[in-house]
Amino acid sequence: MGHHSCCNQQKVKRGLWSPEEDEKLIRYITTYGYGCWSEVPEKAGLQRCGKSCRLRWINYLRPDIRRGRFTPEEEKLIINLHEIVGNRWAHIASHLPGRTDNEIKNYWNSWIKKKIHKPSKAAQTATPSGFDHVQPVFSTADQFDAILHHNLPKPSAADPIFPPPPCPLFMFDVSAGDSGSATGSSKEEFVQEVTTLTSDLWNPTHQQDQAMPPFLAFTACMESNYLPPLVDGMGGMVPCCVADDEEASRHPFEKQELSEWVDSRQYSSPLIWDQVAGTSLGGEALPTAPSTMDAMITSFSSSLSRIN
DNA sequence: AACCTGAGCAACCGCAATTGG
DNA sequence: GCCAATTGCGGTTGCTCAGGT
Repeated sequence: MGHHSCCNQQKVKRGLWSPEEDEKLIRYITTYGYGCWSEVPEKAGLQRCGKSCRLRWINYLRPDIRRGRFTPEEEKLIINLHEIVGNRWAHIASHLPGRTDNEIKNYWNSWIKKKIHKPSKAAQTATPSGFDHVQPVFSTADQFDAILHHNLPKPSAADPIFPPPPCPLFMFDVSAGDSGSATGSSKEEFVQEVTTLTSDLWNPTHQQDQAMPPFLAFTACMESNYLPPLVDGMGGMVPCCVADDEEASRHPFEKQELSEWVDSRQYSSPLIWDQVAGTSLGGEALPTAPSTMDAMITSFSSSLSRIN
């Protein structure tokens, strides 16, 4: 009868969860935690399989879940992350605190359906709330402002020294090319590296659900025309800052302290890279590959041409 | 009022990865 | 190192409900 290996017991209930079942699960998890999901149904008095309990808790009952419509910032982040990592919903969800992979997947699928059903109309009548017009490569400083909640001066061609971001916590060097790198690095891989790196550095506890802010800022800086210096010289720094003060307060260091720390090292790229990499990877510096740099510079150069 | 249709979403399924004995 | 159990993930299903006919 049972369709699944974990659900072969007799009397396993399926389908929608009742409020009573939810209450039982919540009471059990909040009291005892969830060490082994396969033990949860019996101990919690539920006629469900452990897998179903886990899914219900993760996707619906856990207290830090965030419900309701996706904000424009979240929608945009999903679109951009999907461009980078594809259908890796759990990975995407790790950048949206409180959102589940299932929710994001559902959103994406319904969004895609719309897009498929009305391709021409969407292209012709794109609105600020519709994302058919959003390109994976970011374009405007307004988008940056919206994400970071800061008013930023736009860099100008007359001022080749670009102003620092409002909260320059980290600057990642992408110019210290390791030409000996054998790995076939791509832009995607690089972004993933940076994402992991910032997440680990940001969250000493390695809590995935808090991984978003640095990455948000990383992408936002790219889209805002905050170009890395020395872009024409085959290199530069990718600014990476926090989304807001609340996120900054989570960091073990004081914000001011960090700003000074970064300011003092802003252009000593190899040091920063090694230092940051060393902090999170046990002293083993991440390599940067020329192919990665090419992809990044192409992106930066197109941004540069927009403001010139 | 009855039926149809599609959007939204919760839950399930199967497989892969991980863990533990 | 092997194997079974468990967990995690992405694809898919199917239910509910609102809006249209």
